[in-house]
Amino acid sequence: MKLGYVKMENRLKENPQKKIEKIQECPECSSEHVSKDYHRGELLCENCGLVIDDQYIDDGPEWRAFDAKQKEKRSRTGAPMNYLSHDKGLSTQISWKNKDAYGRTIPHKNRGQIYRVRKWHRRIRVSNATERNLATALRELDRLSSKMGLPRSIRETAAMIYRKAVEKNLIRGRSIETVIASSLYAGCRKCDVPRTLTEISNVAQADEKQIGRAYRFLSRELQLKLLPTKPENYLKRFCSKLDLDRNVVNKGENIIEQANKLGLTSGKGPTGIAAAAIYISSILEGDPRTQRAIAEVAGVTEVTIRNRYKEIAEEIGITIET
DNA sequence: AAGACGAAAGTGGTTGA
DNA sequence: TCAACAACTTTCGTCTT
Repeated sequence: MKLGYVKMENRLKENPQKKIEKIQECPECSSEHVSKDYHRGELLCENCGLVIDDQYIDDGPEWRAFDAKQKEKRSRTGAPMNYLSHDKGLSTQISWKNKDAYGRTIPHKNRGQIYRVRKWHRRIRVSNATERNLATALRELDRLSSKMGLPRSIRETAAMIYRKAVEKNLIRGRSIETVIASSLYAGCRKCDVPRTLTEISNVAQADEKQIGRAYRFLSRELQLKLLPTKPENYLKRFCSKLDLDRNVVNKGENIIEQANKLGLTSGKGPTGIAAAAIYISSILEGDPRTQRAIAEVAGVTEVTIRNRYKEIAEEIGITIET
């Protein structure tokens, strides 16, 4: 597992993702008119025309609105475009019943015609290899995410990433299961609700190593620009799995924040940090959990928890007397 | 007996020559 | 391509409650 944890300073130096996230002004002319051109997938300066980033992933709606009135007009009713369905949820459904739109039975002399329409409709819907690929992939995505209880928004994000991968022909030589699992992993991270690779590989039809490899490949090729996961994002989930209450979460967040300030978290595995914070705070809040139990839900070893919590406790100046 | 502790060796990936 | 390396794991014997 482990995608490797790089010191943040290095990561930012070599790939200044943060800068791109936050960018407000053009590095060339310092104009503040930087906008996202969704149509071409570019981040560009409207003043001097500099393309700041040409790999911008479109996370907005598929239409543009220039004022509130237009927005209202363009936000159409009906189902939105939906990345979870291989045809984006916009396809026509033809019922198998021999009834017309008014519920009347279709006369026999037209039956043959209807059958032919249905047949072609079916063929067109899943027309080429790409569409068929998407169809199976999205079924698998659905299976994974419902097994893991992930919300719809994450499924959509994952589906969008997968779609991009298909479009760029990145699936060749990799199994659908592996790529869909890694898209899901990426989607979770993008939505700030990270799952570990281990958690995903437990329900996926692919092993952890391959998912990790596929993920690295995707994030490089699609320029996903995902920051290393933050321990805070794991905290709540682990705490609830351990049946710990709100104060422990708060305390844990507090501990992580302090550790961050002291530079203790850089280059360390986020799950380990989260686990250590939980260990400390559960003791401080008088509802201790064993290292063993925490290690289990966090997917790290007790040894790691020990190492982390020692470092943190020492630096923060917390002494744990048992 | 359960939990915590820590030393030592092993693992898989990154980095830099 | 390869060795050095950091983080983390596995394993195991010891100490503490």
